Amino acid sequence: LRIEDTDQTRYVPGAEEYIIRALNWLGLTPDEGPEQGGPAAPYRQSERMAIYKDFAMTLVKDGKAYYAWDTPEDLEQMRQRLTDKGVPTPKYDASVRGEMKNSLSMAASEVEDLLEANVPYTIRLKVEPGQSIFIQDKIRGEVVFDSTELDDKVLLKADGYPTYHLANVVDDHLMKITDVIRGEEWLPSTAHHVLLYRAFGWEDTMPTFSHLPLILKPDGHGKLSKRDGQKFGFPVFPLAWPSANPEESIEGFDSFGFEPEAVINFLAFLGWNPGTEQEIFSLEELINVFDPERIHKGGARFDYDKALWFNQQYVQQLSFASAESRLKKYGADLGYDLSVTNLESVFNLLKARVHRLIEVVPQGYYFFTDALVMDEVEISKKWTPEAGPVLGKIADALKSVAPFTHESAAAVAKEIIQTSGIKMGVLMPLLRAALTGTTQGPDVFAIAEVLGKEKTVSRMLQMSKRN
RNA sequence: GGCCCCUUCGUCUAUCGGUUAGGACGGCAGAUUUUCAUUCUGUAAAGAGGGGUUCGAUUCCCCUAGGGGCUGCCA
Repeated sequence: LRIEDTDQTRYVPGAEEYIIRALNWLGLTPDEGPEQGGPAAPYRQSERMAIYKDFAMTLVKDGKAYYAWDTPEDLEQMRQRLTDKGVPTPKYDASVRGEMKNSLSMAASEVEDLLEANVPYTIRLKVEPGQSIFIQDKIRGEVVFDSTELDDKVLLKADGYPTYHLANVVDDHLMKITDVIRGEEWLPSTAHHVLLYRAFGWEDTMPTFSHLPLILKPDGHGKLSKRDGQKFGFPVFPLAWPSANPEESIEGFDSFGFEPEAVINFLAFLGWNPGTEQEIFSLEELINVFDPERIHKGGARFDYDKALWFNQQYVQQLSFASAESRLKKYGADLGYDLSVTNLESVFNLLKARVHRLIEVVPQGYYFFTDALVMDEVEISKKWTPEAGPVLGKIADALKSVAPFTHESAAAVAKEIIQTSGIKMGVLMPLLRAALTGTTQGPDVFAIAEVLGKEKTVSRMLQMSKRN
């Protein structure tokens, strides 16, 4: 299996390392890579330049490809001329290559001179029109292209780098790749690739092709792209890509607090399903049950809500041991000292309430700081002057409760509330607000137990002084 | 525009000629809960349209429409 990323024009330093880290995060550790070596090394495109050039030259020698010296301006003019003539799809093909600056149209001596003078050239595939190219796609069945519709693709660029088409075919052949599995956007190019295998005489050992359905934007318009992360407010990459320039920073599922297993799980279900009603699968189970026959043909829209639901299923399974270090990191990121309270209790109290582990810290912030943010709007809706003294009475009574537990605190407090004449529905929200600043959240006395007697009492007293 | 791929609830999908067209997310309603969330229960919601083939089409074929991809010295 080779995973490609040969984006030369927009090459980002560190991209290679990012891919390795992302795979590791997802639990898919590559056992070979540029650094580890392997039977088909080297792997970096820049280290294989001579290989690509050799194979391109072979094609030229065999008359399957040719040199071209057209400038971008020449190409632009050609396209314009064809458009003006009413040609729907202007392309560099058999019908126009005689009019362009290439080794097929120019005199041999002229070609010699240009080569001699080291004038940069591209090498183009000589596509013979009028042939049918049958592609057997494992997902789509037989797909037919007519070579008349195909252009003379650039194989080797003027800067000496191969285009994807050349590199892909040469590498796959040399590295004995058996299955090409890629996105549907590559389906039209596959016709060129088959032609290349044919030109090299490698058609017998050509890999099989599987073109996967695309992941579409949530609104269904177009394939999901990296910019959509910012646009729709959710990640599209496994790992975040921090940058000095915030505009270039990209969020990742990791920085959004997603579980790697959940990401694998919901990604697997985009364009595929097991045919049963089970939806939660570990990587191991997925490997066992995954059947390529069941891969869809149509694109699937990315649904962030469903992704969150998958993640929630995994968060509920999380043990404190596996969550602890991440919680501490999330806490530190928000400036909280999570050592001041029993983090395990906080985790157990809040995990059923969140979709992502990262939400535990902000949701339970009142466990980590005494600087409560009071929700004055909700509090004033419930507040009555009589509530103050009752809160004070409860606080006083709680001082002598030992051991201080959910049950013991609740028993004492409820006793006082019931004799106070104030409704539960009024006092309970105020009690919760005293402890957390808001009127909603987990069970008041469960919070109290985790908070401890001292903080519970002092926060209640604080609230009781309100008027 | 041309070429290629695709088309079942709003979304992801099951169905491989005969089903009350199933599940999940989301929605709505209810139960539980001192609140919110969780959880549980219930509920609304789909075969793009038109032709064929067939005893019978969501399922097979064709056309139309719609969506997506490609159409670069990007991948």
